[in-house]
Amino acid sequence: MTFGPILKRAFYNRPAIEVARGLLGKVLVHGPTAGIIVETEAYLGGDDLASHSARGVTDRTRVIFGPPGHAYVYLIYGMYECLNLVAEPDGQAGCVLIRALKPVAGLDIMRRRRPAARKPEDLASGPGKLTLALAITRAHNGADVTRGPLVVRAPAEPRAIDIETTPRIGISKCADWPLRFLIRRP
DNA sequence: GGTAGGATGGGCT
DNA sequence: GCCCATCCTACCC
Repeated sequence: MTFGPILKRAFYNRPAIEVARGLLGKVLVHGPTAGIIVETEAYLGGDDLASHSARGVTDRTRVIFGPPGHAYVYLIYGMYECLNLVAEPDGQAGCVLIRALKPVAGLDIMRRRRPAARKPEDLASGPGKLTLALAITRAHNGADVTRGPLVVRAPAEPRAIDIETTPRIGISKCADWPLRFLIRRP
């Protein structure tokens, strides 16, 4: 399976909302597995209390304040890992949670990693599911996603995309902020 | 079709 | 000690 060029750092060096919308339709690639990004959420700096960066720089959140184009991976509910891509210039907080993929390569490998998935579209249809399907772990925290093995590429055939905007999922603070983005009728 | 409850551990008060 | 940017199973329509 062949895709377009790897997204450069300048792509990520912008407001998190722009990066979250721009990532839709791009391809997340890890080794033989890949999926089209179909759902994202923006987590902002400043007064976004839902963001892990809201309480400042800690061991966990340092990467969110660092240079753009890196992975922020954290453990949630003691069992699952979630992948974010860091946005905004170096020194400013902001990242994008990758919430769902449409699998396009390495489906057989993903099935072995996700035995609970009944259908192909369930292999990576959630933030914890996609990290399992693509074998992304906390070992990737801080990894540069502008150079492999974990990268984001342009699609082989770029297409026009219709974006739907909704509030973010599964949070209590700033629950009404419209920062979740999906490809409508993918 | 739908949802209630449990698993499970790190981060922070 | 409490709070999670979740997922799966069991059970109930």
